[in-house]
Amino acid sequence: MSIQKPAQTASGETGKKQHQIALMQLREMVLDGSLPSGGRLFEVSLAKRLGISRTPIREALSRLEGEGLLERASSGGYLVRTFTFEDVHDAIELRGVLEGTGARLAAERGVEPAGLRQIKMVVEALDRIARTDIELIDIPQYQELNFDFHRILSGLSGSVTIRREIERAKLLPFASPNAFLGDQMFLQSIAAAQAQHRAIVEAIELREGARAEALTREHARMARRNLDYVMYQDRSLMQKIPGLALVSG
Amino acid sequence: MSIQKPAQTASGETGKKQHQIALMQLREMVLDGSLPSGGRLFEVSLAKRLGISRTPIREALSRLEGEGLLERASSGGYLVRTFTFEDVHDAIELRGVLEGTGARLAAERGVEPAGLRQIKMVVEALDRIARTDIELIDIPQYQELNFDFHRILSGLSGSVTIRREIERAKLLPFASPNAFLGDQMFLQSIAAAQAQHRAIVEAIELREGARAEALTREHARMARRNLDYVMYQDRSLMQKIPGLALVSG
DNA sequence: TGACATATAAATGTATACAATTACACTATG
DNA sequence: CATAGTGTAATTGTATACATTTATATGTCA
Repeated sequence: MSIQKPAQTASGETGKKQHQIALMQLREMVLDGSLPSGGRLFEVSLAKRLGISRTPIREALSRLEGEGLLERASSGGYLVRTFTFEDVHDAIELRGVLEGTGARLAAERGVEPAGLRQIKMVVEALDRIARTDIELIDIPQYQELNFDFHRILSGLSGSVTIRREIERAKLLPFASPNAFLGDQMFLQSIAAAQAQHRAIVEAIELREGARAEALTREHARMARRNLDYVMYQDRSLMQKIPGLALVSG
Repeated sequence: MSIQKPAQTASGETGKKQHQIALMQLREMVLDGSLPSGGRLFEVSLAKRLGISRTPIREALSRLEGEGLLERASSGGYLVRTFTFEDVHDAIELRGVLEGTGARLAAERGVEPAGLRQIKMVVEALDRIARTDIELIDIPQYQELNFDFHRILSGLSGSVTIRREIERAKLLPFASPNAFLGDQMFLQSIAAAQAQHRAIVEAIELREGARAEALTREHARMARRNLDYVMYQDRSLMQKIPGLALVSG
């Protein structure tokens, strides 16, 4: 009945540790553009704004630098990182390369039957969605399944080192597999993406490493095409894509 | 004449900021094994040992986690990470993949003449060393030039994103291009390595992306072969290789 | 007026006190 | 005797005061 142990934040966060709350809130503030891209972050004002002391703020800032969202200023302190158009391209390419390496290693080294079964189940669930009428597609469900596919895929490599780096590369939200799924516009590409999902799993099962790697890289480049569309054809979509507020070009 | 502004450490560090001193010293302590691999790090004892307060210690620990040398314990605090034999393989493979991607992008996108000139000068300097008698080779000089080659190579990609990740991958000391150069044993492989250096630069100059990538990957795998030699043939060398104290197998 | 110097303010970096959590030993109890 | 409970010590997490550095504004001199 009484108030529970951990401190309550102004906005009523449920998390336990202050630095975790700070991490989440600051990340959100950076991504939605409420902290100006390229601008400096002042610890005292952030601390006041979030109602916690500077210490956990500093820890959160250090983490966010690790995630690639912030950079250290030469004179100390942190800046919100700005990404050029090319930076986003490269982040997507990087993710493709790493996921591709994971897929290749999975094929070369072989995967446990359990893992293969698991990812096949996700592919089949995605198939069911891809077969339905475009108007009827449950986008959040597709997003979740797509997320699952890539999460499981990164684990199939059997290497915690590779897995760590893949997950790191996905932290940049606009490089994530789900980045451009938010809008109706991209529903058309679901069928193509799904064909790639199927082929990747097949290549891994058949121990075709080079094919698995190439397919996975190409799969990531769908995000790049979608980015180009947004930037050149319909910039009004920019606000809908998470983290694209940080992109300058 | 009087003592300068920044605090003096017990060991007389020249650095300015306490957390930088802590970072260097802790990294060294982890790598040379004076902090037990897999063991927990206690902030208070570290602070006492280095003669500084817990705050910069905590910052340094956070950085070292980012470098991959430490991991967070589930109950809070940090552990010295232990690496299996396979982890080291994978870290080397990862570096090869990333460096290979950088080389491919350099080839595909083209590099500025200045950069090409720069790396060619290093290759020629390496050539001069590779031509000398094995007994007369100046190992530290070779190490430095090899380091330069890989540093410049990572910059040729023209992508700060890719460059960042390559440099990150090289932070794990046993994954670094210079890891296994310390011992006489590996002087024999200098000629082969040098042929690869030459070929990589040629491929980039000729805009042969796939070749540049494949060559660079294979180049990294020399480190893997050297690792296997150390582990299977001559484990007495383990202490000489930086960071190999962290490897359990 | 321009450039430099200096004072002042504001920000980060550091130390330390305090709070909350976690580990651990000891006891009581079935 | 095993096990759960409880109290205590040790450790991490947080807040805050203080030190140092960096940025900004102001004034003086050529």
